[in-house]
Amino acid sequence: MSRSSSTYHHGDLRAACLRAARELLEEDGSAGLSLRAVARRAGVSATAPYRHYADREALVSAVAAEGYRELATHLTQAHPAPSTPDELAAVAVAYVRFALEHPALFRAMFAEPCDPTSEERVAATAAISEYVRTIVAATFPDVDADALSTTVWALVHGLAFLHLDGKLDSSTPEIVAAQVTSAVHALFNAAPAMSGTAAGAQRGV
Amino acid sequence: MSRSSSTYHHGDLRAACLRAARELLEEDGSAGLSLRAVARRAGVSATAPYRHYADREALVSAVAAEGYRELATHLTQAHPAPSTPDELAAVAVAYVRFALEHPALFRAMFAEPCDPTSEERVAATAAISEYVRTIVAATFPDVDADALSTTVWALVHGLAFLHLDGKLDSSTPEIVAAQVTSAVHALFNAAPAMSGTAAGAQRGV
DNA sequence: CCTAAGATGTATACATCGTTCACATCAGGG
DNA sequence: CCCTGATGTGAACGATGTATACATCTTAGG
Repeated sequence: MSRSSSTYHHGDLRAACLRAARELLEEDGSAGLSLRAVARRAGVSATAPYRHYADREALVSAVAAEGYRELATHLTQAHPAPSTPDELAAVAVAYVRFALEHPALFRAMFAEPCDPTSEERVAATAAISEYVRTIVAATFPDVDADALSTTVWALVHGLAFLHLDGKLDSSTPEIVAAQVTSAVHALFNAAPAMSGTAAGAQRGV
Repeated sequence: MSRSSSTYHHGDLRAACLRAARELLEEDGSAGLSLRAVARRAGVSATAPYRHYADREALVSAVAAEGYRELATHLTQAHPAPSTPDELAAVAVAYVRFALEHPALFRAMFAEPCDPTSEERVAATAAISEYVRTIVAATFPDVDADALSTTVWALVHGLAFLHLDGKLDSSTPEIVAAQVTSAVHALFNAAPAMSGTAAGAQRGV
């Protein structure tokens, strides 16, 4: 891997494509993420990316998987190991904030049915799902963790999308945080009643 | 509008395009919805649709608006005027069922930031939003209707997306219904506590 | 050290797509 | 009756995803 004089070989085209795709997504939205644009930005011919990604969807899946991982670290940064309703609410706020800070990425992560052939992608989403379940179980040990974590995730996920679609007031981060906190706490008020409900319908991913 | 012998003029291309677009969406997903395919299916030249829709996005917006209206009637069919938590839960189940029965349409409705230039589209979404607010207010008269309706909508919307993404068990309608019902009731258990909360952060659309 | 094979990038080509523009055809009101 | 506006046609342009054949580099094994 010596950085030889030749510019024929890129060095790490795979990573360069991922970065370029990510940038294009944030700059021009999903429509701007074309394989050719990625190749141009990486300074490479139009077909070069095919050596590293089977097709456009594979690249998008890779970007989405990266997004999941970033979301996970973003959440743990909000609080490493939440164990109280307030700490859990802080994580929820971080989730919605991530969506608002990376709207195109967040949409790419959920725009299409998760391609099951991208094991990188399913692994990343499973990690998120498991993480949510774990911290909910830590906060409400006496409750059906599967049921509550699904409900919490759905609530927060729905809030994120409604904010993205402009259905709610997202003018300042404080307003968003207050809104998410209030909604999540409303659910938590009912959480103790959820122990052993008939909500066995949920299933972890 | 006499059905003259000539086939030159279609008669109602606008509606035909809408129908063709809708069919293509359900058959081949969002990727299959191309203007040219719509024109082909309507039996018309590739550029004819431009007489009725400014561009592809305008057509998609029209399809989305139709989807909102169908969703609204689907909800009212579940229950015309819900006023108890159980009736409200039935409407929630109908919401998620609609998403699962028309996945591509549902995604088209929420895939992109709602184009504010399509007044048909914003009107249709505002109608849904208002409807949710109204039935929540009818069921919980003593509660901050804006706050609770936003929270309920977010929960149900999130459940719909998690089901669409295969994150939850959607194997049978009964399982889905049980899951949605349980989640919604959990929230309702806390609803009485929401009167006059600090959740003035919400705003109707 | 040399060489052959695999990995990586290039060039070319094709079908499709969105969109524009000039033109053809039809319908209805002066 | 014909002229004007609405509607549909056709050819054309640039961009895109992708397949194929070819070029170049890296590196493992003799």
